[in-house]
Amino acid sequence: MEKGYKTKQREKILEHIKDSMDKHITAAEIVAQLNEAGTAVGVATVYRYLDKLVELGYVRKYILDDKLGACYQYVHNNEDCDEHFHLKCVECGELFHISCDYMQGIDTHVLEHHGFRIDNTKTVLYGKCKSCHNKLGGEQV
Amino acid sequence: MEKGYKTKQREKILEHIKDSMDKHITAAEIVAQLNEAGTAVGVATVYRYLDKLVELGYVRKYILDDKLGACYQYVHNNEDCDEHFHLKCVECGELFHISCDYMQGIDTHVLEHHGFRIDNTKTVLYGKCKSCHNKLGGEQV
DNA sequence: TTGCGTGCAAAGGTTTTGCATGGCA
DNA sequence: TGCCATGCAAAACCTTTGCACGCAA
Repeated sequence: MEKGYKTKQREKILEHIKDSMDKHITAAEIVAQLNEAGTAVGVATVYRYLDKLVELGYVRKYILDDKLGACYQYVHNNEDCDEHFHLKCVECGELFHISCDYMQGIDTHVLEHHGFRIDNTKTVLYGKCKSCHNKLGGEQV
Repeated sequence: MEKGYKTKQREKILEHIKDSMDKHITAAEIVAQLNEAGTAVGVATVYRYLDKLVELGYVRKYILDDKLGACYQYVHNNEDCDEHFHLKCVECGELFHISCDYMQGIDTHVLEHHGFRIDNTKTVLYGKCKSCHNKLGGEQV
């Protein structure tokens, strides 16, 4: 897939996502914040461009909460993210990159035993990180 | 939380979910299938009862796909908790359920070594299934 | 009888789509 | 110039909610 034209809107959107690299944001937030900044961009444009960015691998899309919609987060550099797994805390939103022998073996196992080739750049394991789990009293799975 | 009244609608809904125990189904599917079976049940009723069943622990709710809505699956018995992983092919979109000892160990490994508690109802591993991979000539992720 | 459950339709929210216009290359 | 991108509004979707009525206990 090609990158397409470079427009003022896309520039602003990408810039904003990059600025929010440390956290994830929703499409609505992008629209609202660009609006406040004086650079109004249509909702449709944001969604269409986000889709493209996800396809191109520049942005990752998360479904954290049922209602609330999807969240998006910029991916610094997709080269080395190919080799490890990503854990996303559904509470605080923090993204952990984990890489160890055991996890390395998952790709191999799934490929050999289930005939499925995992794409680590698109895959995210959801759950609760240690601090959020402790914070919540640790009731539950 | 108490179980509430026993009604004909609830009986039908629960029966249907149990019958579909081997897979998960959406609220819309339940409505449609009960409708076809001649037992029309309102959408609101299905959603309200599903919520209750989830709270009571009889049913598990999955948020696997962005669009398509939530999926529900009956839980036989909280013990042998069929915590399984989901693989979704990015090409054909097919969803595979895998459940084997190796994969079972992932939750444990990640919890013990990385302090992260994976939520299988939200987690989906993305990649390419065997047939799609072959079809595309296997040029890699 | 009491109050929970149901159905319907309306409302809620996010995301997509159609179409005419605008802008990149 | 030709095609892609944008904006707007309407539409599509799933899910929730309000309200009056029905039914379980």
